[in-house]
Amino acid sequence: MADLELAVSTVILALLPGSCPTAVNAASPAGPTGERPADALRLHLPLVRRTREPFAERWALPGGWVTPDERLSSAARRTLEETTGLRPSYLEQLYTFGAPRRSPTGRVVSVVYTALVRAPEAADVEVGENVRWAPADALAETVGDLAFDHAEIVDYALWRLRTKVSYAAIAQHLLGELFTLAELRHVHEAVLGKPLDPANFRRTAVASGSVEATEHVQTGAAHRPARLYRAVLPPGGAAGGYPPWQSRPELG
Amino acid sequence: MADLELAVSTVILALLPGSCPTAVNAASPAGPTGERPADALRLHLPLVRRTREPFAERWALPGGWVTPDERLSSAARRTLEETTGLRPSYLEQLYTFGAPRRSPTGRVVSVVYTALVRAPEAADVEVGENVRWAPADALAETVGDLAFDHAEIVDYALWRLRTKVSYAAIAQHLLGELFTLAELRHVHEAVLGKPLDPANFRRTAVASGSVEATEHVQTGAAHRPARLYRAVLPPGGAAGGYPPWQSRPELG
DNA sequence: GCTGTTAGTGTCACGCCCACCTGAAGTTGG
DNA sequence: CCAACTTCAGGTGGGCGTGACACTAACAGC
Repeated sequence: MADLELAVSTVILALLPGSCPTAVNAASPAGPTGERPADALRLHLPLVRRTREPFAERWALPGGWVTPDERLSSAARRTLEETTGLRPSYLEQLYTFGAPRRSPTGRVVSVVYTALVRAPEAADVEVGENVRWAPADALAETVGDLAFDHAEIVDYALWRLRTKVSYAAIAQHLLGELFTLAELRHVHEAVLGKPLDPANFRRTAVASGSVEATEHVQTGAAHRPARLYRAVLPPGGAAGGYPPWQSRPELG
Repeated sequence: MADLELAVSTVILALLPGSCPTAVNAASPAGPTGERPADALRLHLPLVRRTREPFAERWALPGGWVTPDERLSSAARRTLEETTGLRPSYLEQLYTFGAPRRSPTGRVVSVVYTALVRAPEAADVEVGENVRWAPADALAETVGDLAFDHAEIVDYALWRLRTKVSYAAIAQHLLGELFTLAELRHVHEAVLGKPLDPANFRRTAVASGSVEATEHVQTGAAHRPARLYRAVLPPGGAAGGYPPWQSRPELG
């Protein structure tokens, strides 16, 4: 039990246009028919530049050590805000990585969380010298090799998000309180990496009961105004792909 | 980081008839039409009686401490065999529980694994004074309150197994190498708690590609002999509900 | 007012899953 | 040896969800 340290790390994702951290509304959304424009919405995640060995100067997931009196999810929230200033709208435990040689300096077991953050909130965070938004699907090209096994962790988090977004209503946490169905569809398209049929997406989204229409409509666009929708929480209990005690998926 | 200890626990399940640990073949299987006979197959899990405080004399999940040089999954296997003598045919990380007051003696973070074991092997293990098989769906009635938060953990493991057995081919790990489709269906019925149509189960099981027919047939039964099937491993990669690096789901 | 663009609705076809039915192939009991 | 029984194995029709696509609605810009 000696020489064993417990850390938390977080893969936190936001939907940002292209490659620069500006608001989501500034982006021209991807055309529904196919190829992705240069300014399409893409999943981004903040990385932190390491200042100390091991892996000094390399980019890593935000994280830190667990203190004795806080929950694991609280440690994830705290270290995330300390290193990036972000407060997630969704937080879920992903996996615990504990291979003996993950870190060259000793045994480190990392409880990894996946988090989502709304895009405008993400854009408000100033990107300093040591924090950087990187597109999730091209990490190696933009920031090189990540520290530790963090590239593997990101791959797993993206795989889980892709599989989960098709059966659980979590994509809404990447948007604001009110959103159009087109925006929600763009989120799914960015996560899944393929275009979706607007009519069919509308049907399944409404029929699933995960969103409800509001009185408001979106104005100012050069087309028929879109109705704004609101996320509807699972009605207490095991809805939404969680066990009863995890309807808010952050226990433990 | 001081005063924080890392443990592993395992929810290991086997399919035993009724309430006594005898071989699976000795059981008269549940009728396909509805109500469960007294000797139907039920999910059981081994519990270990605690000999020390806290929770002395109470029943708990098998587990132990992580040593500095072993993987988390290895620690789960090792502590499971040390306390129960069982070697699982399937092992998968379930969740990491780390609430500050889980243990009254200090902060303990437990990486919990779910495991499956074949029934005849389970029956071979002698049940001593301090190990006991208990039916998974009636723990409170048979062994009373479990130690720590282990009842909650078992509930979560069962919920995950139920949801996962419908899309991943894992029920086979509760049977031997060769099995009839009726036996595999009985496993699904025991996990899901409801009867399944034999004809439809056959079609979906064969069509999914998770089992393949062999030349052998089962003899000795008072009816037409059933063909024996073999589990077919997912063909390398992301089949079976796992990410690429987790096609054998025990990394970390 | 015309046009372009996107929101939203309706319709049809295909495929999957489920309930049910029919025949086949063994064993048991007289 | 023969009848009865039980389960395997395969087939069929209907319901439902999803994908593809056509059509109408509403607003901005010129």
